[in-house]
Amino acid sequence: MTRERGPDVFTAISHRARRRMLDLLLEADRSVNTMAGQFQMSRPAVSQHLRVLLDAGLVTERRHGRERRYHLVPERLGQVRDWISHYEQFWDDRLQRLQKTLSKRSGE
Amino acid sequence: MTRERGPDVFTAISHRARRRMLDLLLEADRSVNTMAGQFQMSRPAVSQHLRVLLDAGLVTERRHGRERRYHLVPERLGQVRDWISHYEQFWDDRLQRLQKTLSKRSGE
DNA sequence: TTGACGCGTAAGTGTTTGCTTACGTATATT
DNA sequence: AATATACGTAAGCAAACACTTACGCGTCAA
Repeated sequence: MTRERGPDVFTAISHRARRRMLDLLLEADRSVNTMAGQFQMSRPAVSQHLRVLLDAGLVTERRHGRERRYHLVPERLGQVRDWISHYEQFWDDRLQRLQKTLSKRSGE
Repeated sequence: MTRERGPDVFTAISHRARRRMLDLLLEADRSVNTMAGQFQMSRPAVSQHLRVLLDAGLVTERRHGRERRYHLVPERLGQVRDWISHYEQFWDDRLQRLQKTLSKRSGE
């Protein structure tokens, strides 16, 4: 049994700072120092948050000279969307209309 | 200023058990004992988790005799969906096709 | 009224988080 | 070679978390 280690995605995104980090990586790959400039905490703290995101599979790192560029892996957020989608019917009537449109279109 | 109290939604849903509780409440309102039967932890532990969900505004409680029926408030999950929707374009090509379909339809 | 039921809460405890400073290592610069 | 840069990691610590058992309080049943 290969143990799926570490924090799951839901835990990883529970911290506001980590969510912001993902948001930053959505724009572009970034080095640690670049990201650290956006936060008040120390650079090692940022590193540790990135580690959590890395363990959760939400980012990858690529060495680039002496930098480490972090890169977003948005696919892993799919499980969050999947879970939350069960609730959508209750608060997103826009999506409901969309779904209706689609089922008409596909002739189901 | 009425202070938006307590743990935020992202923290509230970070725990697997609490997510399962919401899932249960999606089917129907439930009393604490009914829910506790679905978990291995003690009944007070379940109560405490429900408290977190309550503080996050994800559920409400209604007294019903000596029971307390918990009721889902899915609207609060909107902020999760809002956040995650920024990432959808990258991993949900089904949605992309959907959006294309829609924009064609609306003649943009 | 007496007792069982349904529940919240207090108190105690081990574990995990989130941060800091100090340090080590690899790469680049001079 | 010596130094600066970019980073991870170790160590330490306070706070938060997740649980437990013990208890108290309102409600329904006999």
